[in-house]
Amino acid sequence: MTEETKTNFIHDIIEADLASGKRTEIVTRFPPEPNGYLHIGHAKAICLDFGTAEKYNGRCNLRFDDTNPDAEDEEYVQAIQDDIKWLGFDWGENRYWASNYFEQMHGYAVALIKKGKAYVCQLPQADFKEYRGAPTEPGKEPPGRKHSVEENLALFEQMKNGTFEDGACVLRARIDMASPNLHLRDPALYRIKRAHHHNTGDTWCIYPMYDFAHCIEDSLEGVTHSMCTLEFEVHRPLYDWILNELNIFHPQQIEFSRLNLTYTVMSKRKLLELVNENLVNGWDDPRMPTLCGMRRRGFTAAAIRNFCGILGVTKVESISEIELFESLVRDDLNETSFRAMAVIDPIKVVLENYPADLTEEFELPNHPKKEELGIRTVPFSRELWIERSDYIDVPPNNKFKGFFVGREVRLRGAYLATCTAVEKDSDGNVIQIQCDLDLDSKGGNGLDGRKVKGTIHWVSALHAVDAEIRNYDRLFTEENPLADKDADFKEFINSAALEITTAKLESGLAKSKPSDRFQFERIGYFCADLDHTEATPIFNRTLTLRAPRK
RNA sequence: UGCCCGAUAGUGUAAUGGAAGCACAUGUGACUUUGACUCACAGGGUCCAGGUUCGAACCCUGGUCGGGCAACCA
Repeated sequence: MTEETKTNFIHDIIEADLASGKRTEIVTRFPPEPNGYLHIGHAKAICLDFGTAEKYNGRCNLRFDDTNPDAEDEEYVQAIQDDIKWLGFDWGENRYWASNYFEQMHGYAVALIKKGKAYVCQLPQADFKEYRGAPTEPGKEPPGRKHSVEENLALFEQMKNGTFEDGACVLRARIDMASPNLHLRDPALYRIKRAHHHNTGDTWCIYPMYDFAHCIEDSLEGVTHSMCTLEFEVHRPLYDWILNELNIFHPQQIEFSRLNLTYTVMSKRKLLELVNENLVNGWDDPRMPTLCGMRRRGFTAAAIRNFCGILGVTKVESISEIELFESLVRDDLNETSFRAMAVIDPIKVVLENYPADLTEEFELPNHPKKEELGIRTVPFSRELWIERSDYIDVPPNNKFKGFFVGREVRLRGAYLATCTAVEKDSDGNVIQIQCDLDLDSKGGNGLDGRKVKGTIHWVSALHAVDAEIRNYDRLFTEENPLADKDADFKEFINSAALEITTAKLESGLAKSKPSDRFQFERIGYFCADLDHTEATPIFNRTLTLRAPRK
């Protein structure tokens, strides 16, 4: 499949910067906080950050933004790296940690203090709220603003040395308590937090805030274009202020809108709720929009990348339809998946004129249009399983492809068969049907070359393998589960998003390896689950085929 | 009653002062040893009101609607 490489407003900026000579090389970064799993929203940022670097022959750093030891944990680091690699991006040698810059950040904080641009504020958090004022009214100057440079230097040193309790004071930028932008009303730069850091251990008891840390990280790494989501737009003046005061390399922050998708939620907190309340089976539950969940579901990295490319990058807040993504997944899977036959709701067919002790082996193509993908061998015998829905007493219209008494149907890749009788139980349920095979029609249309309307799939009952099938569907019943502010989004969980059933599989399928993908013909795309084994086959339904039969 | 951002078919985007395109979705039809794939056709759009201009989706002014911002989170 072709990956979209269309331009966007950020690339326009980059090209202007290259043309004007403002930049000669392009450096970006993907800066996850290691406090959770990546989801498809992050994939948009990853594709933008790494994709932009690739497009302009630049570099994209993977940087773990580990400035808050309360939230972060090493356990997420590996998962994040795995997901990025799975998506198909490579940071090479360029893996960094915000915590590696703690020493330099501290030095920059001292430099700001010496310039009179930062001070230690001993106001309790609640009190500062009052000083900050409201959007419509200016704040007032905190007492700490009156400290001399020497006092601030001494106080900050004490903060660093652990003289104060957690929360006793913070280092603040001295900007403008009357600014219409609340983020410029003397924002906190450093807080005291006695927490064990996964990387720096107990070296520090003060940690930089995002606003102070992020721009410095970008600057130290020579990032030229620092892309982030829209909610940081109002932080940009602070980003620029810090860099200007420090007079160090000045990356450009550019904001774009997040990816939202219908029928799911994207917030880390809400996904965590689903996991904690056992509404899904962990972060890699195939119903989750996490990259590990989507991978387990059978979605492909190529489809995700293509999706992000086609969606484009803008500042418009939007919710994209999942249908577009599903369409791209089908495009990819249609091209790459081996075909197989599986019967999910079986009824038995007895071929009256076929020998009971005979097994034939048919060679069927793995892909109808790609000979190079080879063939597979499928056993055929007197008793078959077909879908219950492929028999009907009276056809509703002339589009029905299956059996009714007297109807001739093609058994995919095998013979033409005519239904001769049906057996039902006392409740009228079909138990099995009888058919006569046209033994001269093997693999074709019969000796007279007649056309047959329907082709259905089947599995030899003698050789069938039983498997567990996990049919996945959309996580929520509402396009936007968050739209109703008065309702808990969890009320809209789709109870049918996971339906476990069994199936009769073509025998070769048992030997699949976890994450092998197939198209079960006429049903959908499936992949072997992580827990799949030859002894206990488990397949996840990635998606149905388009326009499933009604 | 503050500041910032945004608004193009149902959805996501393109057009960067010169013919409003594309994709998905929807509908109809063709083809088919998968009701898939593929192919053809169709419907449907510039938030509103002014202004500048030979010409405005694009520039200006004023509205309307939507989103964000008052963590010692990121």
